[in-house]
Amino acid sequence: MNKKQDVPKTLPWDNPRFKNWVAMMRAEKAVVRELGRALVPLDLKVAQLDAMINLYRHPGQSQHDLARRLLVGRSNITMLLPQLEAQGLLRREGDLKDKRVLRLYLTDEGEKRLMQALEVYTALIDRVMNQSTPDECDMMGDMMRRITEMLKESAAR
Amino acid sequence: MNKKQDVPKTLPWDNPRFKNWVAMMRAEKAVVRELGRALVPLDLKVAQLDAMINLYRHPGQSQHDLARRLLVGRSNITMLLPQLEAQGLLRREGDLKDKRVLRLYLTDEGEKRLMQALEVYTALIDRVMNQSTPDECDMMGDMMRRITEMLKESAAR
DNA sequence: ACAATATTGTTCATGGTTGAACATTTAATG
DNA sequence: CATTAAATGTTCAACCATGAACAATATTGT
Repeated sequence: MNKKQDVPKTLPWDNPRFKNWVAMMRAEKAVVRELGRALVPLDLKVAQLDAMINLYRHPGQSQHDLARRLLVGRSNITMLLPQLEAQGLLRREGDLKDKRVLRLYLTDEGEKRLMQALEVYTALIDRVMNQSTPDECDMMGDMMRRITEMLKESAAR
Repeated sequence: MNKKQDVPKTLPWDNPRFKNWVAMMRAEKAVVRELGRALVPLDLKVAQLDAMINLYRHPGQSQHDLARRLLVGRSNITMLLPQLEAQGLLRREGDLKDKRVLRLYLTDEGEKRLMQALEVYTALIDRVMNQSTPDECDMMGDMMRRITEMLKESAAR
């Protein structure tokens, strides 16, 4: 009769794991929003910056590689790149050995803009991470890497 | 002459804070993706589940309240709720004292579906958080709450 | 060499998210 | 009270993201 008996198990928000996870999603969303606002003056979207960061670190990668690294579909990349190309931040070159693939490179202008954006980005991250000690921050990072690794394996795509 | 001199400061990916943050964004994205897949059989989207969780915990709240809690715009809520209403999971009642506001309640059917979805959700979170000790998990949660608090104040929104 | 299969990037239809403009209603100010 | 300002929810157009189907090219198996 008592309605509470329908849910005898502890509700998720009594579970610390759940609460902590929700806290993380909230924080992540808030920071991304803030980053988006901070990037407006540079005429860059968050997704574009993500792509540029990857392009800087892995020059000459294919669109397929980039999609995998960003955890998005290939079509997403196809739609995203023309925006960067139109701004002269990106260069696409057909691979010589495999005519299917396009290799991606930042232009000099692209690297310049990226550096400006990274200053904004790191300033925000520093501000955010200043709320914790370096040790805490490292531990959190390790946690997250373990999670990503675990899901990558279990999904096995 | 040396090009490296153009970027004498350490690059962000040499900064542990930055690396750890990126790891967190990756993990968050991966888990949300996984959750989305797991919710398909229940005919629920992640955003819908988020809303229902809030509705369960704060029955009778207005759409404006819900938007603020979910960190989305009011129009988002307007578009989201009819889907839940059509499935009979949600009830909207006009406030008696303030004719502008609509108060939101889950139906019994809505609570039932929510409980099913929460089992899926908590199973995933448990699996994910099993990668870490409870202490680490709590510490991460505290970190995240501090971050959210900090950004809320700085935004003054 | 040939057929079958896989991979890469694109297109397109669908659905999600956003912010600005708006109508209605309430609160604040004179 | 009258006027102005603010709050709530809706609409709409623009933009993003997604996955399925597709064309072109590579790879594999026989």
